[in-house]
Amino acid sequence: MRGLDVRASIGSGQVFLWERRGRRWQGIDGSRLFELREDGPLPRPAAGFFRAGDDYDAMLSEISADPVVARAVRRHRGLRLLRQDPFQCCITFIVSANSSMARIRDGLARLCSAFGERSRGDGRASHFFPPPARLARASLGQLRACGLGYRAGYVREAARMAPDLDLEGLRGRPYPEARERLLGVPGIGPKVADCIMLFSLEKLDAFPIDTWMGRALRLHYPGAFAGRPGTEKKYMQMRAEALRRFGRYAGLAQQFLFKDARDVAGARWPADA
DNA sequence: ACCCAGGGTCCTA
DNA sequence: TAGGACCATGGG
Repeated sequence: MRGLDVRASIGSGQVFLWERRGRRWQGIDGSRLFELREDGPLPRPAAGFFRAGDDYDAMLSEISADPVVARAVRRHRGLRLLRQDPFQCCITFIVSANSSMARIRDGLARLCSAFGERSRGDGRASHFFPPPARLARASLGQLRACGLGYRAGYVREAARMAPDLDLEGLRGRPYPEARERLLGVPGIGPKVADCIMLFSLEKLDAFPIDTWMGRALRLHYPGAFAGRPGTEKKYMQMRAEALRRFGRYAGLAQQFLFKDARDVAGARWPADA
């Protein structure tokens, strides 16, 4: 795929089970292992994951109508939105709540080591992501041993609800319905639901607002995005404003703004280590 | 010891 | 509907 920046895409807070050795990358998506070279051609199996079928130029052109987004797009051209395995994505962002990148990474890696099947990969990619049924029958003690803290109970309950929740089925449902279903799962609030929908359920109008995005929006758009997304009503008002400003691919714009805010703040991604 | 982290839940007014 | 305490835990 032309113009793909693997490093920027992997290191933009979407995925946490990737390992880099020099220019070689390995990553886990559900029960699949992706292996690719930073400068080589994209392996066929990874095409869907990197959204190779999108008309990316057209999408970037649309969100670049906003000058701030346009600048972020120029700085991170090859950053891609990724199409993740829904269950892994769901657990990932339940685990992410009120945590940090480093901890999310470690927790998920330990979750895979403890409950996932062995893969050919190394490090964080050494085990596949455990299926719902496996996590559903894990003990809270085992889950907490992975460093999940109070989120351990949410993870197990979400795994138990997975068959009825039918995440794959939600791919074909509209945003409001998918959102409502997700909010019925303990540990999933407005922000986590938006992450799951944007990163795995094909809802590019989902607009996750975490602390970084909140800060970035207040900085770049004083007035339009005043206040904090603390209450659900306020959160959805801010998302509505984002859709007005950035259009139907607001979630994609969010990813560029998020990446840019983190870089400006001097944050270090795992790939930089 | 204090604050923050890709927040959510639950209780109270 | 809006605040605010509380939730584990590692790192700065």
